[in-house]
Amino acid sequence: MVVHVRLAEPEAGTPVAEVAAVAADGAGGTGGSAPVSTASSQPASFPLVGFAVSRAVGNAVVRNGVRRRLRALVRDRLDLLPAGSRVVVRALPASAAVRFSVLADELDRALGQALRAARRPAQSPA
RNA sequence: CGAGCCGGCCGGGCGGUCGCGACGGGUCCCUCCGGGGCCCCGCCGAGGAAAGUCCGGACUCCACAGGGCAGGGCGGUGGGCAACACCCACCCGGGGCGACCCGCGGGAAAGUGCCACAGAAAACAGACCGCCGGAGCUUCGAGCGCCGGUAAGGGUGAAACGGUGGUGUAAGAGACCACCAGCGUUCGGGGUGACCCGAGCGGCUCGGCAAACCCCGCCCGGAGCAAGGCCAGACAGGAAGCGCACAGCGUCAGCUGGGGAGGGCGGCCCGCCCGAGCUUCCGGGUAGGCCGCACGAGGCCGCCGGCAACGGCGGUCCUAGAUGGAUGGCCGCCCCCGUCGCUCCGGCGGCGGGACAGAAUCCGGCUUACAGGCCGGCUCGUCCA
Repeated sequence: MVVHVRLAEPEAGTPVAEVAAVAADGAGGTGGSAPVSTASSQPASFPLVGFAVSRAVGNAVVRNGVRRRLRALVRDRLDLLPAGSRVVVRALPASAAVRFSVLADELDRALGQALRAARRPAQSPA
């Protein structure tokens, strides 16, 4: 899992463009089966979270299940996200077979990494 | 009891708890009075295939002078249906002792084309072996080559120009005869019909593939809910090319005629119609809301008609509507299956597993995927009465 986070960014585009932009530019963190990216902020006082589950993960039933489990997990962690930040959670194929508790651990790890990376001053990526 | 055939149905259940979406109601707050937000209560919330998107429709917009040529689909008969490539019944052909199953079921004596391999020969047939006759040569039994006859026998093949018996003959041959099969045809009978049954006559027999082209009959406008409609909001234009800007009348609005880039008749051509704008490039703006959108060829129950598909009448029910795309997480009990351990052989306990698969405008079908299970009808065999 990979998580992308973006903390301060001037303008929002379409939802689809937004997800693509955050995943491309946001600070990342990985946790096993799902990366997380964060980017950020907007006049909005709430965080925005998007999910990317590709067809490599499985058929429609499997993809729906993965996205719903990830959404349930992220919903419980909304307090951790700075207001106005934007997050993309990208599920890797292994997510489909992982138990819910393991998925939670991986999300915590990836989200933590991504948030730390995003809070560092925007320097050249080491 | 054992084998087997056909049809229908289900496709985890109950409960708790934290969440998500729709609808109804309520408190409070905001409001540009249309509504919106928060919380609480009630209630509903994926499938038999929601799938593949292969057919048929509903619905929406566009088109709807005419003619011609293309193109696509279907194909026994009768019925069902809104319609179909679907369903039912029947017919024909093939398979099975049988229940039943199978057939992409028009035309091959309109035409063209193709028929691999094997085989001598594969479609106006064809002599490889064999059989028979003739004259000749040779070591007389017999053999050898030559000329001719022959499709009865061998062998090849998915298929070899009817089968059996006889007459006949040098050997043979529908050459001729009888019966049978098949083809054509006449009459009688049955059926709405495909077709079936019976009797007679004819010439003696004429292969297969149309899912090869083709011919015949019937049907078919195009696009699709990102259809289509309404509302709100934003913006900035520029360049090039083609075309109009003609004539007459006029009360100066227009009318008539000609010309006219481009457009429409959604495959093309003729033809017809519209016509003052059209095309390309650069630059700029938007990524919202509402309707369509869930009461329908609708589900269930009963009665009636029909062999059935289905139809008629009556009663009853309202049952998902997301759009940044709602159904998720955890726990307990029960039900199946596998495995391991213990066993007082009754069981008990631990662990693991329970398929295929997710609505997107809606119906009717087809096809494909699928753990496990339930119900009904029927056939054959064996045993007992």
